[in-house]
Amino acid sequence: MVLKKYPQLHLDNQVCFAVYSLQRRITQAYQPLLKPLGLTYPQYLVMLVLWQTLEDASESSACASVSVTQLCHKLMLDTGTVTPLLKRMEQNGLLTRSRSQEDERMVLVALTEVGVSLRDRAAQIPQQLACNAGLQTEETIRLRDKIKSWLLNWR
Amino acid sequence: MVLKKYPQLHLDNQVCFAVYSLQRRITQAYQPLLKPLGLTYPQYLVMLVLWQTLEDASESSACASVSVTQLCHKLMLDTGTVTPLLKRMEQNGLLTRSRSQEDERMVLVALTEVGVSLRDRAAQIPQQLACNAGLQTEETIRLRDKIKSWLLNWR
DNA sequence: AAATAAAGTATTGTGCACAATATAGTTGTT
DNA sequence: AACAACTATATTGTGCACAATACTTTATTT
Repeated sequence: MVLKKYPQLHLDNQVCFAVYSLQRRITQAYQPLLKPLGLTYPQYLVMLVLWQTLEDASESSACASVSVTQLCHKLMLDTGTVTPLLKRMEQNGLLTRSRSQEDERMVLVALTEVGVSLRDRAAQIPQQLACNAGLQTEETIRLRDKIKSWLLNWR
Repeated sequence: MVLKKYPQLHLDNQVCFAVYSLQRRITQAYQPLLKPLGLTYPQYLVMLVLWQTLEDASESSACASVSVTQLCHKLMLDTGTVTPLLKRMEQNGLLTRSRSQEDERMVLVALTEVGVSLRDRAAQIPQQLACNAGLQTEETIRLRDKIKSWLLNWR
């Protein structure tokens, strides 16, 4: 056995490649679950934000809309990604985009009736996916929190 | 405090979103390190495979080339992604693509001199990234192996 | 009030990622 | 030899992801 000079460059030793592969695997696993709802995976993430906004609004009797910037912040994406994403979703009748009256720089995003009604059909997806992925709840939560703390502690 | 009807749909509770965000954060972190080498992150992954192939070949005195299909398997990507990726890298003088003599269906990918020489400059990148990300070695390995086992145990 | 800075969104261009399809080469069968 | 089945790669089209830039509206400064 010859000594390897660059073990740190081997694919199997990379955390980054593990995360990269897992991310694509997860997206692939969501696809059959989301297709019946007419959603892609990033679009599903947008819906998660909007559904949650709806919950928060019905609690406080506020208007259930989010600005594009707020969406970008929550999803940690930029407008170059989100704007065309929202346009496609608007085309598909899931949401509406309208300029704010108070501040005309802002575009407010709100769910349509169709968009709201999808929530009940989506409610079972997380559990379904965890099941397909062969995940235990405890284990999943630990991994999630590990990743979240990693993200937070990034310099 | 009103009872939330759909806690499983909240963004903060999703493992998938944590992985999704981490993957993009990692890619972003690699960018400044890879830019001096003229590589994107997926291109860097291709280089990892080719550099490793080189090590294996110099050990066995075999020819250091990999077919497109082999590359696709190792990276878990499909040809629609890899083919144009390799074309760009060929354009940039990192590698060559040539039809195999024995089996003309196969396209063999091999590093150029330039491609080989980049390895020394890349050798420090993994450690550099781990440092930037504020990661401990032990912790990183545990997370990596956790993710890898998750990928393997997927139904 | 005019000039300047800042905030919010959109656009353009490049590079993945993948489904679906096509095409050329190889192997196996009859 | 002919032909079906299979393998390896490429192509097309759609949808992200993001850097860089531009544009509009609001806020701030002078």
